[in-house]
Formats: sequence, C-alpha cells, structure tokens
Amino acid sequence: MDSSRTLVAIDLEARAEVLKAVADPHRLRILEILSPEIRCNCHLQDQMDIAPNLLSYHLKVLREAGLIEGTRRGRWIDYEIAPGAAGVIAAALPERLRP
Amino acid sequence: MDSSRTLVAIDLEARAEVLKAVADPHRLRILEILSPEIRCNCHLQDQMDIAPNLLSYHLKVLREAGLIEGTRRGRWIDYEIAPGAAGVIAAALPERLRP
DNA sequence: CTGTTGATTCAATGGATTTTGACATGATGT
DNA sequence: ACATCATGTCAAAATCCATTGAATCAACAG
Repeated sequence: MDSSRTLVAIDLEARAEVLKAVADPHRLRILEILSPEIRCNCHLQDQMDIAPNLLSYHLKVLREAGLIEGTRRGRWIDYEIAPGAAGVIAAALPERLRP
Repeated sequence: MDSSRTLVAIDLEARAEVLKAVADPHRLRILEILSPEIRCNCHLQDQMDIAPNLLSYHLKVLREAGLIEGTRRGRWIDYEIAPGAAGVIAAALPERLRP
C-alpha cells in the first residue's frame, strides 16, 4: 500500500465521518431546532420525543463532528450550531456538490 | 402519532437518505472522479480498486439518491454527476449548514 | 448461435450504528 | 447531608449497511 493512496483514503474517511454525522433524521431535526437560535437540551427534549440518553448520544455525535457546541448554564446545557459548521460541511462535500 | 409529525418524519428520512448516500468514502471518491467530466464505469473500475459488483452497488446508491446518472454506450455505461445534484444536497441540508 | 466481456443482481456474512435500560455524574434547593 | 432534576455513560440487544461470492443479464464478435 503506497503512502499517497493512504493519505487519500484517510482524507475520504474523515470527510465521510462528518457527513455521516448529519445523515440521520434525529440529528437533522436537532440541527433544525438549533438553526434559528441557541437552545437548552431540555427544549430539544420537549420537541423530540426520544429517550433522554438517546438524545445525549446524538448530541455527542454532532459535537464530535464539530457541528454543534454546548455550554453549561446552571443545571442545563445550551447547545448551538458551531460557528464553523457550514465550513466543515463544505470541506467534506465534493466541490461540484457544494450548493 | 399525529399526521403532521408523520409528515415531518418522512421528510427528515428522505433528506437523511440523500446525505447517507454521500457519507461513504467509496462514494465520495466516485463523485470526485466524476466531478470534472463524464466517465465510463470501466474508468471508475480502473481508478478504484474494489470489486466490480461492489462498485455497482455504490453507483446504485448514488443513482437512487439522484446524484448521478448513467447512460449506456455500447458495452459500457457512462456516468456523470446529475444536473440537479447540488440542489438535491442543498435541499437535504439544514439551512444554516448550507455552504 | 456460442463464447466472451462488462456490468448488475441476489443471498449470506460481518461489522458498525442505533436503540434500550440500568446506572452514574453534576448542579441545585432544602 | 440528602433529595431531585438534567445529562451523560455503559453494556447488551436490535437494526442497518458494506462486502463477498455465485449467478445472471446485456452487448458485441466470430
């Protein structure tokens, strides 16, 4: 296996990871809810009708992909779309498919 | 389950399908190869080093997502990025994440 | 028509991801 | 301290998806 091919493969893997993070109905919904404004986890919980720990799991996936950020405010955690989120997506997509 | 929620769910499902189609290293590579110009299946085969039937599978996923189109030319099939592909992606992404 | 080549379909496997339920952590109020 | 609420972690179960190998289909050449 030559090194140039490995580099390409790693790059494609990383880009696929980011896109996989968005490619899920629950996570799309989370991003829609967070689109207009910052929201506490509890608000997401009210709107989404899934188990709290499952919501946690999906938030974690989005966080690790760099698409959202959470900051604790007392007992709650406020989530928002990460500043660089659109850029992260753009970098992951093939040029011809960037809207 | 009320009908309005069902509609939303179906919509999210469909959008997730499109994004899932792009969220794979092999399929990203296919889209990169097709980005500059139309290419026959055989050319993809030469560049990609995966089994023919696996390539077929990934092309099918991309075709069903509306991202590529294939036209038969004799014994070969030419694939190209679908005209509306960028729009399909844009429609699937949450507004705030559209590049 | 027969054989060959390029490409696809099918069923079965293996591995990864999602979902669930039980438990743990962190912050607040009494 | 204790009780409680909001989140997060963990392991097991269920589900989904990429991959494989065998079989099939479509176009051409002889």
